[in-house]
Amino acid sequence: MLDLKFIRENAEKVKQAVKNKNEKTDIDLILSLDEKRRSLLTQADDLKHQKNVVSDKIALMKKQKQDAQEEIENMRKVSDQIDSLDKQIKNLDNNIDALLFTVPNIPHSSVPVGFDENSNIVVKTWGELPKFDFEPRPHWELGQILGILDLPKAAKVTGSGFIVLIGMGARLQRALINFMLDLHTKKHNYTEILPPYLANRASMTGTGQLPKLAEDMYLCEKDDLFLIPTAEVPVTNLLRDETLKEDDLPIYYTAYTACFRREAGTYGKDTRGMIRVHQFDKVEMVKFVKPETSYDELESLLQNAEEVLQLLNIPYRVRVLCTGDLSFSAAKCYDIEAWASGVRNYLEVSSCSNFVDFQARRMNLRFRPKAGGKLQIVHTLNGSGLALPRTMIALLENYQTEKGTVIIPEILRPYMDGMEEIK
RNA sequence: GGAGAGGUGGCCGAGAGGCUGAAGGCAGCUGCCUGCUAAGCAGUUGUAGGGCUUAAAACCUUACCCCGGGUUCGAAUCCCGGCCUCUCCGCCA
Repeated sequence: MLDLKFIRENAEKVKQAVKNKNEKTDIDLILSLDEKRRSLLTQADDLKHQKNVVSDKIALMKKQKQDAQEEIENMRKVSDQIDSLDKQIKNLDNNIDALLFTVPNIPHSSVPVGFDENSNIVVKTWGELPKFDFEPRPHWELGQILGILDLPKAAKVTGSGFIVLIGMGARLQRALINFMLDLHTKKHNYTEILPPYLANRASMTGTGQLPKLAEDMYLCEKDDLFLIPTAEVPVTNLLRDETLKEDDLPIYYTAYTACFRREAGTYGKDTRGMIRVHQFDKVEMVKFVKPETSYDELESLLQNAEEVLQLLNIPYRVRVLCTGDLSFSAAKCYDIEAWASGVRNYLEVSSCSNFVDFQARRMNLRFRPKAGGKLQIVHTLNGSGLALPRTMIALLENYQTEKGTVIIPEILRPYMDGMEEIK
């Protein structure tokens, strides 16, 4: 969330950001509630001061065996007044907090202004689109031919929107996971994390999934725990409510987890195959950095993710999201989209975002500057590195042969006992 | 799931209704002293909100001894609920 003081002092800038992000929230209402709150707070603080002074006096009088009955009577009234003011203030606090959760992060000045995804800008394309002298098949056909992907069985076990990988399909995905984790830990210096797949409300609120995206998550009501929609939630929240030393930063974490999304409201979109599913695997990268470095860190995060596709030799493009397509918490975001020859489309396999101080403020994650002075808020970033199903789709469809077999990219062969082809 | 014990500042650790933002120690910072180091002496040391200020610092003030309620003129301290940690028992991959 944004700092209330910042909103107070930059109201116009915030209103513009709300508009550019197609969000709706009443900044003026927040400001008027805030003003009311501060005036009540001053009154309450004055009374509390009086209470503290007189309480000391009563203690002294009692000690000297004097009668303090009059003071006690008076203080009873003052306490009642304080109670009433505190209740009003708390009420305002709750209202203000609820409203603050509806104020989006402010886009960085380099982010193009635009209404929806049509205004996203392609900033890079990499690789040659593969050419086929036959009609390339979509992955669900390849999966069926090879017996490595079974959607009907997944539907039987759980329901639509789930997948089951079998044999070399499962093995290929495991190879990809290991390859990605090895790349990020060994070459890019991320620390590997294996976090819980369930997270509590405080964590969900910390990274911003709550309150806005509650409908898109699976909730275990009995224990009030959510299935994580991304490793970002448990991994970022590892440091919630902590005060780091400046020398601790930057911190790089990478994690493989399953991710669970209800995808409410997306029925009918990308329903075939495994383009959009309720449970998928993902390798995630999370960074905690000093404020002045966060935009450089975003670029290197993007490169770390791109390198996965480069090593797999899968063509892709990178788009910078415009203000209207940018998520609520992000200040800037790049999408990486891998080309998939069978479905003839670019598929989003990664989103690399800089949240600047937006998440960390919510999470109360700060660091102590070496030079002294006030505690500063850490900047957080994350990006997929990468989402597995769509990477699998691109791999299967781009590396297919006319017979319906799939060549295994060289970089993965060591993870597959040297196997060269799935047939 | 049952029975106990406990959660206090950067750390250790006292306090058991008012004199406690919190003793004492350690660590840190600042002086003094010393050829250097160590020791010693003195002082100092949290976070957040509000006020004042162009802004910051200073200053004033409020809150914070796991979290949320309650009792009381007054709560770290008493009562209730929750969370977490530890020990023992049961169950279990």
